[in-house]
Amino acid sequence: MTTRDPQATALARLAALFADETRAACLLALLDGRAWTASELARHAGVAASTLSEHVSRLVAGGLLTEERQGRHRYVRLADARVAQLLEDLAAQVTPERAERPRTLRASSAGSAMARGRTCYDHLAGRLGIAVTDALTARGLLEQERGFALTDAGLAWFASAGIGLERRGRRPLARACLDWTERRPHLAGVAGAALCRHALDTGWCVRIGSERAVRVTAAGERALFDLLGVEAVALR
Amino acid sequence: MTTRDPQATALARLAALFADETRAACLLALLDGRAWTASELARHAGVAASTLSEHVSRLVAGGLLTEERQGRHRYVRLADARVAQLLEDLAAQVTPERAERPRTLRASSAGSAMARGRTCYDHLAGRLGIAVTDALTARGLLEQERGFALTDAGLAWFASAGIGLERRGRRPLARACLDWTERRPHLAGVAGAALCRHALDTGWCVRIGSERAVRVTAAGERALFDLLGVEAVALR
DNA sequence: CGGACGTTTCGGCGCCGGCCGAACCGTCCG
DNA sequence: CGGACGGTTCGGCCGGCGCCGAAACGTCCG
Repeated sequence: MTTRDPQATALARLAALFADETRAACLLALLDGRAWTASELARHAGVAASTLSEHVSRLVAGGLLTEERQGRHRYVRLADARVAQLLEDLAAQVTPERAERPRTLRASSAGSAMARGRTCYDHLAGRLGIAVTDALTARGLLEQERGFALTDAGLAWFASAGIGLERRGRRPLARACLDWTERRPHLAGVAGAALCRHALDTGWCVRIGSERAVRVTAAGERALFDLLGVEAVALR
Repeated sequence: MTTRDPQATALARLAALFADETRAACLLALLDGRAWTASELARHAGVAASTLSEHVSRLVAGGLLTEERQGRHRYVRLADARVAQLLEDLAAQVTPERAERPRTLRASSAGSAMARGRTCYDHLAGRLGIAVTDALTARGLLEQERGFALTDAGLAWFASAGIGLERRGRRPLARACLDWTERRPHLAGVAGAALCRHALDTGWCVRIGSERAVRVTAAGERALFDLLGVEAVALR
């Protein structure tokens, strides 16, 4: 007891950052990959600004968030893709039991927009994410049966579509991310991020309001069908 | 504030299970994939049996552990591979800063045995795990550059070596698991588990004492060289 | 049957951490 | 310059949780 396992200590300390409902709500909100101000998070989580300030400070100190100060604002975002992945993994573990039906119509429609298409940190999720992942797989661009990897044809497809895949650090090119709403894996990793970025840059999708939900535009439907054979009906 | 996000609640509740040093120590110990009795865990964690009993009950109630009662013993193990993976992910996030040097000779030699070879829930890790993963990759049996997947040749190799790969559930055939000591990915998933099971069954490796560390036998060195070209020096 | 032993329950203690409001600090802008 | 506003710090309150030891329970075994 005098000599505790330092790994256990560190693990407990890390987990403690997630182990508070207010902080968890903030982290899940930040899973949209964008920077939020402290007061936005306070409103979102329903706590006083002072309370939230302390939470954010702990998350930053713990390496889960990075901050950028601009004038009187404190912008904060998830530190990196590793943190986002960890958060996804925890959320995925938890969501099976989230069988509760939404109570209000507003919550229900917001939920269905999220289920239709959303960002998951820096890649696409929801039926949109699944449709793209399935289309890539059906065309032999992505291997799912024996793991999760791009094929030769997949590499060529990204190149021909003008979507650059730059390897940086140890982040894998392709990675599976379990979809909360679909209960199936969708494409994450460098390729997932590049595809999502391209989709938003070229207007295939636009964000709905200030939340994580995205909507596929008419141009996007056309492009997804032309390039991947994604039927518009799969996005409804 | 009256209507809290149920997902945030569930996430915080799950994380809270990891957010205690004693529970974390138990979970890390259970990462050897075997069942421990409550009193073994109490001794390992350095707390009273009564204290540990409550911890174990919480972990079982939270779905992280499953229990088997045999007579007056309560055996407990990680609930499934998903839990083990989550634990690995959390541990991997934490270990980079674990730069502390071991203090005692005993801890140091135990540490070096663990670094040489160990099990990580149900697959091989440490230099042994890395050596096997590298050998598979070098021989074109495993694809790492574009994700983490078995190749056609890889499937054939497992079949010819008499190592069955039965897909059950959604567990991927091949998956990357970040090695704590080597800071590089090693093979996990169905293939990793099958390989580890085969290695222990056929006597390629034996467990050292009652811990997670494993030792490669002379027969194991021969087999690993013959089948995969693994040099014995990579295992030292 | 009776003692040993693994486990659990219970009461009680102490600490940590989340919460708020009030005061304060900096920045922005009219 | 002065008010508005975002953010932070501080003190104080409260609840939850981890810890223990004592007592009870169940099983095993001589």
